[in-house]
Amino acid sequence: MAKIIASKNSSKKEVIAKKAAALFRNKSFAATSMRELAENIGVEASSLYNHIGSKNELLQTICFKVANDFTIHLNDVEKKTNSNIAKLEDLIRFHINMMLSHPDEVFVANHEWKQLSEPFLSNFMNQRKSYENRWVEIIKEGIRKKEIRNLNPHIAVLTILSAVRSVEFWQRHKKSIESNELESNIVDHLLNGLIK
Amino acid sequence: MAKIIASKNSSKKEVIAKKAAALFRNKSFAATSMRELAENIGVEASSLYNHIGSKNELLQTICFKVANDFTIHLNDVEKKTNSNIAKLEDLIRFHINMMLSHPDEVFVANHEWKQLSEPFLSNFMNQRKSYENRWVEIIKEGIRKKEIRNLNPHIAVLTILSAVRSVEFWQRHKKSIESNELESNIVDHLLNGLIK
DNA sequence: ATAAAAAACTAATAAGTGTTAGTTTTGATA
DNA sequence: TATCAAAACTAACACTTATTAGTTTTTTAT
Repeated sequence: MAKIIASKNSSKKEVIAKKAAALFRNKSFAATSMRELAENIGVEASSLYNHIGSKNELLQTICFKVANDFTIHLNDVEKKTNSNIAKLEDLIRFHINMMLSHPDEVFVANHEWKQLSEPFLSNFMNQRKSYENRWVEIIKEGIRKKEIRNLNPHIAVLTILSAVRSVEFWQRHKKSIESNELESNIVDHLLNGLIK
Repeated sequence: MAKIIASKNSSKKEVIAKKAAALFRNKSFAATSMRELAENIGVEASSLYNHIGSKNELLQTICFKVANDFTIHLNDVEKKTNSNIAKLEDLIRFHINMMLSHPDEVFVANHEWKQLSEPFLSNFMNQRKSYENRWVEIIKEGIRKKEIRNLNPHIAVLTILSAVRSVEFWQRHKKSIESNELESNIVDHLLNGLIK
C-alpha cells in the first residue's frame, strides 16, 4: 500500500499541493485529472480526499499562498524610508526571486487563477487590484519627487509586472544564464532602458 | 434551425475559430467544451464538425495564424536598413498592435499553445525559438554598433517579449487609458527606462 | 497486545467529454 | 418544381471526470 510521505517541513496536504502546482503548471488546471495527480504521488485518487477538500481547494491553496507572500513583502517595503526607485527595485527583485524559488506556484497563481470558483475568484482579483494600486502609489510619489520619469504610472506598473514574468521563459530555455545575471539584467533594463 | 453565418470576409470555419479564441481565452482550452462553443454560436455541437476537423485543429488554426503573422512581419523588418533600435521599436509596436487588434487569438497563442498535440506542439515551439533567436541577432548587432547598452541579448529579448504582454493586463483593467498612450509608454519604458 | 484513529483501498455514481452515424432540413441550381 | 449538395439535426458511443460510500489496512497511543 503506497503512502503519502510528509516531512518535517511539509504536511501531507502541502506535499499534494506542491505536486499539484507542478502539474497545473505543465498541463493546466483543467487538463490535470485527480487520477493523474494521485498517480504522480503514488496513491489512488480517492485517497487524496483524506487530506484535501476538492480539486478547486488545491488551486485556492496555491493561489492565495502566493498572493499573500507578495502582499506581506509589499507591506514591508512600504514601511521603509528609502527612495521610491529603491522600493521598486526591491519589489522587482522580490518578484524575480519568488519565481526562481517557487516557480510552479507563482506560475499557477499568474495563469490559472481564472479557474478559481467563487467567491475565491472575486477575492483574488480584488487582492491583485489592490496590490497593483499600491505599486502605482509608489511610482506616483517617485514622479512627484523627480526620481522617476513622467510615464503613466498605471502602465509602468503593468509593464514591470509583465516584464518580470520573463523568468518563466528563461526557465523554459535555460540558455546557460545564471539566475544572478538574469535578475540584474531585468532590473537594469526596466530601470535604465535599452538605449545607450 | 439555427445557422452559422459566414460573411464576405470570413468563412464559417473562421467564424467558429473566432468564437473559439474568445472562449479559449476566457475559460482556457481544456475547460471549454465543444457543446459550449456550439451554444455560443447558436448551433448543435455535432454541426461544428461539418466545418472543422477537431477541437485541437481549432487550436492549431489559431496558434499558427498568429505565429505566421509575427514571422512575416519579422521578415519585413529584417529587410530594412534602419538602425537596430528602430527595428526593435518597430517589432515592439507590432506586438502591441497585434494584441490590440486580435486580443483573443494572440492570448491563446501565448498561453494555450501547450495544449497543441504533436507534431504541432514541437513545430510551434521550434517556430517560436527561431523567432526569438532572430530578435537576439538584432540586439547583438545593436550592441556591436554601440546603439544598445551592453545587456545580455537573450535576457533583453525575453524581457521585451514578456513586457509587451502587459497589454493583456490593460485589457482587463481598461483604466481609461488610450491605446496610443499605452503603446508609446511601453515603448518608451523599454527603450529609455524608468529613471530620470 | 489492544483499541482507536488515520489513511489507504475498491467500487460505484452521476455527469460531462469529443466525436461519429444516420437522418432531416435548407438553399441553390437546372 | 425537381434535384442535389451543404449543413443542420437527434441519438448514441466509448471514455473520462470529480467525488462519495463503504471497507480494509496501517499507524499511533495506551
